[in-house]
Amino acid sequence: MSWPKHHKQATRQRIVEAAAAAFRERGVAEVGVAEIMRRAGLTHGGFYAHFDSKDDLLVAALDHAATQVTSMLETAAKNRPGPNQLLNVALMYLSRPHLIHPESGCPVAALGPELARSSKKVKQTLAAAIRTRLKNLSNLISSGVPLEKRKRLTAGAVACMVGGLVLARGLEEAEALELIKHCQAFLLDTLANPEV
Amino acid sequence: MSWPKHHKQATRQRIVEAAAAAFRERGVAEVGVAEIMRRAGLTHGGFYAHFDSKDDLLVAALDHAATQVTSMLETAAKNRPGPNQLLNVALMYLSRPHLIHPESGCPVAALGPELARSSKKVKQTLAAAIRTRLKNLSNLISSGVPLEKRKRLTAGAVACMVGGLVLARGLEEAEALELIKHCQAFLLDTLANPEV
DNA sequence: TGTACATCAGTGAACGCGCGTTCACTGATGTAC
DNA sequence: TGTACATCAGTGAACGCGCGTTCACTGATGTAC
Repeated sequence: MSWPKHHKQATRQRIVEAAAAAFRERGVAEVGVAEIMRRAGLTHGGFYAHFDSKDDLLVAALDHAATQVTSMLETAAKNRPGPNQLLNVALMYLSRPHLIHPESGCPVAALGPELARSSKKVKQTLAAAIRTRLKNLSNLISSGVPLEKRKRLTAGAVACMVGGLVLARGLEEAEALELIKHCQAFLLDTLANPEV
Repeated sequence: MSWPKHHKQATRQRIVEAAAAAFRERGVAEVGVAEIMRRAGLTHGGFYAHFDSKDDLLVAALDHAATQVTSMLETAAKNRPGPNQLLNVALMYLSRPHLIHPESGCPVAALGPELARSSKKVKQTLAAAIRTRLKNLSNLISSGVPLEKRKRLTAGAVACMVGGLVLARGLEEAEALELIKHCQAFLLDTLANPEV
C-alpha cells in the first residue's frame, strides 16, 4: 500500500464537509461538483474516486450536517442544565447565529423542501434525520409527562423551531430577529408552564 | 389593434399559474422555462414576449401562489366561524390535502429556503408574502388580547404550521400524518386555552 | 543508506446534455375601404 | 358583404454556457532489496 490508509478517508471527509456547508449556504442545485472540490482544495476530476455521483455526495453531506446539528443541540442541553431542556434547545436553535449561519446550521431549515423532492436515498436520509431529531428532543422532556403529550410537545416545538427559522430567513434581518424572538416567547409560554 | 386586448393578458396569466404550480411541485431550479410553457399549452420561444427572465416569472408566480393561499386560508376562517379562527386556519393548513398537494399549497413551505437564497426581487416578494400572512392571521385573534401576546401567538402558530408541513413532507406518509396531527394537537392545547 | 519500483490519489482536458435566452419568421386576428 | 392589409401573439431553430461525468495521465508515496 503506497499511501497511508487514512489519507483518502480524510480527503473524503474534507469533501463531505465542504459540500455540507456549500449546500446549506447556497442550495444543492446551485452548487456544482467543481465548486465543492475547489472548496475542499482539490480539482473536480478526482471527485468520482470518492463518490458515485453528486447525489451520493448529497446523502453523505446531509448525514454529516444532521449529525453536526444533533451534537450542537446536545451541547446546548448539557451546558444549560435545568428543568426544561427542550426549551433551552429551542432557544439556542431560534437564535441570531443560527439565523445568519445556515452553512453550519439545521439542514432541514436550509434545504428541507429541496431534499424532500430529491432521490429516494436522499429522502430516506432526510426522514432518518427528522426521526432522530424528534426522538432526541422528546427524550429531553421529563418522563413524568404522558407519552402522547410528550409527542405533541416535541412535534410542536420542533415544527416551531424549523418554521420559525424558515420564515425568519425570508425576512430582512430586523424583522427576522423580531420573529424568532416572538417564537421564543411563544415556546417559553407553552413549554414553561407547570404541567410540562 | 389586431388582437383582443385581454388575450395576451390571459395567456400571461396561464403561464403564471402553470409556473406557480410547477415550481411548488418540483422546485424552481428543477423546472425549466420550456416545461412551464408546455404546461401552459405553448412553445418556449414565446416566453420572452411575456417576461424579462425566468426570475421575473418567479416573482409573478410567487405572488400568485401567496395570494392563492391567502384566500384559501380566509375561506377556512369564514366557513368555520367560531371563537378561535386562528386555530381553524392552522388545522386546515396542517391537513392531509395540503401535505400531499404542494403544487397548490403554501409557497413558503414548498420553496421558502430556495426563495430566500434567490434574487433581491424574489426575496422582497417572499418577505411581503410572509408579512401579509402574519398580519392576516394576527387579525383573527380577538382584539381583547394584548398586542404583544397576539404577535407571539401569531408567530408561534405560523412557524408551527410552516415547520410542521416542511417536516412532514420529509417523512413517509404514515409518519407525516402522525406528525401533523401532533402539531394540530399542540396548537389546540396552546391556542384553545381561555386566556387567548 | 540509496535506488528502482508498483501503487493509486489527484489532475485537467474533454464529452454530451439541457438550460436560459435570442431572433427571423408564421399565421391568426380585427380594421379599412 | 368581401378583400387587402397591418399588427403582433406565438413558433421553432439556434446560440453560448455551465453542468455532471469520464478518462488518460501525472507524480507523490511507502516498500523491496
